Amino acid sequence: MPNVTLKKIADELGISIATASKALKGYPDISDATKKRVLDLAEKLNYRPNSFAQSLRSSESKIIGLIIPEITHDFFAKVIHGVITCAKSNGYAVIVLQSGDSYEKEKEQLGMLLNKNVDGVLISLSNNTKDIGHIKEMKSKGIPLVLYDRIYKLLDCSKVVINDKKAAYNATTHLIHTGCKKIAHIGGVLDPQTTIDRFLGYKAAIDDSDIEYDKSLVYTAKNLSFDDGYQIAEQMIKDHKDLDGIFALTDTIATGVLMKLKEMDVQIPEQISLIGFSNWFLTSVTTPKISTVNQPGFKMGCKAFDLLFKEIQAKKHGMLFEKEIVELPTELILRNSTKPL
Amino acid sequence: MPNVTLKKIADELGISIATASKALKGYPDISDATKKRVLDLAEKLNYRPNSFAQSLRSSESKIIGLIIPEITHDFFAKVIHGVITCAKSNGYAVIVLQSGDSYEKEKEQLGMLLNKNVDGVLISLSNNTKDIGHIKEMKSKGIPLVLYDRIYKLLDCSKVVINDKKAAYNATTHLIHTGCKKIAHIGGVLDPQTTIDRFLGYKAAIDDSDIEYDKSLVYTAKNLSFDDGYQIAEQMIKDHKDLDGIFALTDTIATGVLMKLKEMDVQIPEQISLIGFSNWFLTSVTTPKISTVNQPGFKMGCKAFDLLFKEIQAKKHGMLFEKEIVELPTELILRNSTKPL
DNA sequence: AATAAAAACGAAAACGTTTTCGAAATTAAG
DNA sequence: CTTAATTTCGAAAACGTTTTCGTTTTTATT
Repeated sequence: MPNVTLKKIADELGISIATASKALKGYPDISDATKKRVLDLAEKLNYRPNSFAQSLRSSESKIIGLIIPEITHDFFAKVIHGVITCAKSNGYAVIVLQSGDSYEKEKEQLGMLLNKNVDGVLISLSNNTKDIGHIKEMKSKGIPLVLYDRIYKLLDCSKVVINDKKAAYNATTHLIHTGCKKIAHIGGVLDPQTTIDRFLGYKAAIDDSDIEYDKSLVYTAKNLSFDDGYQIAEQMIKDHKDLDGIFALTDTIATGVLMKLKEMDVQIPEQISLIGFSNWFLTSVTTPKISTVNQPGFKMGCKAFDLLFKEIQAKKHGMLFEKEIVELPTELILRNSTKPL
Repeated sequence: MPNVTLKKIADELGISIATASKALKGYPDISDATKKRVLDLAEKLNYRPNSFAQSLRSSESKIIGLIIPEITHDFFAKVIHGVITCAKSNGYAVIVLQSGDSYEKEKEQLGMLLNKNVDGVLISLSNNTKDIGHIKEMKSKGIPLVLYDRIYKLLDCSKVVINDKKAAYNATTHLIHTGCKKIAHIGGVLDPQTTIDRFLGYKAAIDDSDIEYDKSLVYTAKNLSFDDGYQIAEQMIKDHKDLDGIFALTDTIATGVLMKLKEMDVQIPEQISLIGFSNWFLTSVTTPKISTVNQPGFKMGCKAFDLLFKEIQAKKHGMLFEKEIVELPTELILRNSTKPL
């Protein structure tokens, strides 16, 4: 069954393709009578403009690309949700791609988006992305691009972030205020800015207190996973008998820590206080419930799209675009893995 | 900066556009010498064929649509992951859309996919979809479409499912075998097939045992949410003092139940056994860990894409396509919210 | 050297839309 | 009734690719 095209409508009505097209678009040089005829027939035949032809002509796809490190992460799922929601209400569809925290894949995905001629790209860098040549290449091709969450500070483009350092500072400070003296941090391999900043926040909080910074209290979770937390927890207890606080880089790690600690009959928060990061839903159903830092994923997705949309519009109309860096507020969520103030 | 096109390559090399195109595609009627020249220049200029033009010509977008009820659900996130992974390795991109369990949105999203001329659609029905006219419309337009998880049995298309009834039967039976005599079920409004089947499995298990089926033990969670479970749990205890087993429709509901029960100092599993459904990660970090039914989301996504891909290929080559209904195995995961056998 | 066969290339149409610019038809003005 | 102004329409090009089919060039055959 051949699709219904402008030609078909025009033929049926005995008018030209041009007239049909203009009627549908509400051009002023078409009489109301013919406009109605075209509109009615189009409706009746359920005419849908061929997007390929439209895109070819306008070089606009009305599609954006979204690159996510890991879809199955609560936080990123919220981001996707936010992006898709805002994109839809602006007439954009979203191609979702996953880097799986691999630099090669990230690069490959970006290439695919280029091939699909997306109008713009939203990307959160993989944890293993050290070289950003591929990002720069996109920019050099003039494709609007905004970074969210896992950003690269030196890259000149719009960004949506949280203040990781401040959030980490506040979390650690809360640990200190509730009486913790020996606070460990489980971080990651130092690469994406978030990891660095959260560590920096932790360290700043320690430095600002009368506790002495102890390098041996900083552990590294290679995969930022539950298992990492689970294993490191045991190691920490071995290393530091008097450990009384832990600030984990992510909620998954924190959850792993919690599980192991419970198995070892360590009392939380009496003996050791624990704070995670992101406010995954799961932290609210463990026993005890885990205190954490809320990271507004949905909002971040929305805002990221917003910025991208503005840039796309600006480009389209040949206006210059002011890069923006938006910082979304976080919130320390106090539950039962920390002592009351 | 104008994009590099075939014309540019052809001009630069003093050949025709046709030759350039054929050289890139490896046509046999182009000499190896010119092929090399073209290939080299294309490489050098980083030529990328304009996908709009390609699609217009081939009426293929190499994009499929994926409609998900809720992205932030662990299970569906896994499905997305599966679909995207398989799609990518076959050269397809995936536009992800969310119905938010609303019929209107679902219909709207389908329309958007139609507008974007996707090559096929993967869809899990919203919980509130009673009328499937919009789905049939897609099919009537000849767009390959496969249903996964939340299917509609009477619709004639490929499907990927689990055996909800059997899985529910096994779960409930396990409850019975471990000594439960009064087993409640928290279901949903009876619409998507999964909800019906899981209830049917529950009932069949009861009927096959020497326990008498008691209608008042079947509760309805309107939103299939944590809060639903949390609230219904209290009601259940009030209604049935001697309740000793619960089979919940989803893990979120089960988690809500668990939380409330713990608050009420009900011993799990000693006093009440609990089984959820889906095997969300969070069920493995509660205390006690929740027994559940594993639902292979990633596999389901892969398989769904596979089926869709086959259908797309068949359509493309004018071959007839045999609809398939694939049933993926589930697995009862016994943890600590149920008693040992 | 003439012809046949094979190899290498190009012209052109097609995909469906949008938009410019000119032509035709209608109405208004004198 | 003529001319001017206005309204309404259509021809055609353009977007970039693919592919058919014909043309030219080269190589092989006698």
